[in-house]
Amino acid sequence: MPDTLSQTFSALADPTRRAILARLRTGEATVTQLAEPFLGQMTLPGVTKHLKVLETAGLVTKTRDAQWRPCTLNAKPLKDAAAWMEEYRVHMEASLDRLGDYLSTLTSESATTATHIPANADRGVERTATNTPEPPDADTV
Amino acid sequence: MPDTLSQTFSALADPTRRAILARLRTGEATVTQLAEPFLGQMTLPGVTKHLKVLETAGLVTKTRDAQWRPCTLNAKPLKDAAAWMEEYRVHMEASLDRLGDYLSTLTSESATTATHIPANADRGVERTATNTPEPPDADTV
DNA sequence: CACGTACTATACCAGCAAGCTAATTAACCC
DNA sequence: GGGTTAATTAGCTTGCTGGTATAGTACGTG
Repeated sequence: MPDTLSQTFSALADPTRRAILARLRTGEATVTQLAEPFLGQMTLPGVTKHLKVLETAGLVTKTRDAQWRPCTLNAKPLKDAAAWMEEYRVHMEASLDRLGDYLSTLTSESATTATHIPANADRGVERTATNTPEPPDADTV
Repeated sequence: MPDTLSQTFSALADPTRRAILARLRTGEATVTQLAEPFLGQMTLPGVTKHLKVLETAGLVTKTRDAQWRPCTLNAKPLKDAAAWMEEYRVHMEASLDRLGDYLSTLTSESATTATHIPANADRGVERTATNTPEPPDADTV
């Protein structure tokens, strides 16, 4: 997966890894220090693996100091992910919860009296012939 | 995985799914309409699967209208993910790029002359005995 | 050198994710 | 009812993920 955004989100899609990042937010830490809260439920190699994922995702930089590997947080990928999310800012504010959606649906339906019938007008074969199936560039999405 | 945050990030960790969300940003669309840009590289059942992932993650709501399934964007999970990221706001601004880190390292080292030696002082056995390995609650991380 | 500590590498396993083809359901139109 | 379109389901392969156990490497200290 050469897609950095996918790598970032994939790395964040694990509670253990997010906990490691949260710990790293308070400052530099070695592998065993990072592993310590999980050692009841996970072995050390397991944590090392998670760290590897975070490292290849660019979220953690592992330096070396004698036999210790101090890890630091690198939030640059997080920044990129946040920038991607920024595009959805309007939609986040729009969908507060289900109630807001329900109310807006009610008002729009009472205004146009059966909104969904004209909405179906542009579906069908004629639309599929308008543009060629050119796949979008995934990295810019 | 009952962890909603993990579900959200996992759903976002795929360029196809992100493209579907981007398309949905411009308004409601049916499954075939959503699938159309990918049909050169993916079959329809594949897109349906991706939609299922987005749906169970709560990012997409699929209603039914005759034989069509109009899909709409629901940005609530995105909002939660953004709220999680907000905790790293300071670190995002701190790590602009490698150059900024390098410069700050230089200045701090010239001020204290070998910063990493006192940093090693609290490593070792005595630290592992301070607190019991109580695992952190994953959902709040 | 020997020993404990810190971490990594290797090998292995279960389970899931992503993709396909082919078949099936569901709805509309003639 | 028969045909067409929309979408899902089922079954299968492939490959990655998350975890383990067991070693192995590297380093400081007695």
